[in-house]
Amino acid sequence: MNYWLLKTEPFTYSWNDLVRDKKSVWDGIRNYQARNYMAEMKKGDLALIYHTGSAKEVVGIARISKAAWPDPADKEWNVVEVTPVNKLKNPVPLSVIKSNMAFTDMVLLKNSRLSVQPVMRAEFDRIVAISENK
DNA sequence: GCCAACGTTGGC
DNA sequence: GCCAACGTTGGC
Repeated sequence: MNYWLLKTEPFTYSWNDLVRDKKSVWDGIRNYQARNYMAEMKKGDLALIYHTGSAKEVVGIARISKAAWPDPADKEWNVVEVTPVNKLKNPVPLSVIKSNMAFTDMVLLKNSRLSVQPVMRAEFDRIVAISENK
C-alpha cells in the first residue's frame, strides 16, 4: 500500500467538489515526474488531498479507486480515479507541517511545485494524528 | 502582485 | 549536451 498527496486549487476543484461527485477522474497533470508517480498508483492506495492557493492545507483523504490509464484528451498523459474516504477532522495547514520536524524530508516541503507526490507512511499517519488532536 | 524554484524549449 | 530564455506553480 502506497501513500500519496494530490494538490488541487480549491477554486478549481475542491475537496467538497470531490465529495459531491463521489468520485473523480484526476486529470490535467502535465508534469513528467507527476505522471510517473500516477503510473505507480495502485487501486486502494490512499492520498492526502491538499488545497493550494489561499488555503494551503491538507483537507481530506481519498482512495485511488482506479489505477492510471491514458488521458483520453491526450494519451501521452495519465489520469487516475479517486474517491473520497474522509474529511480530516481538522485541516492540517502547511505552516504546521513546516514547523514540525517530522516533515523535514516531506516532498511537499522539498519540491513544493510537484502536484502529485509520494508520502511516507509515517508522514501520512502523522498528518492524520495531528488532524485529530486539535 | 511579486518572485523563487523548478521545468521546458530551442539555439548553438 | 549545454544553457539562456521563457513559462508555470504556488508560497509569501
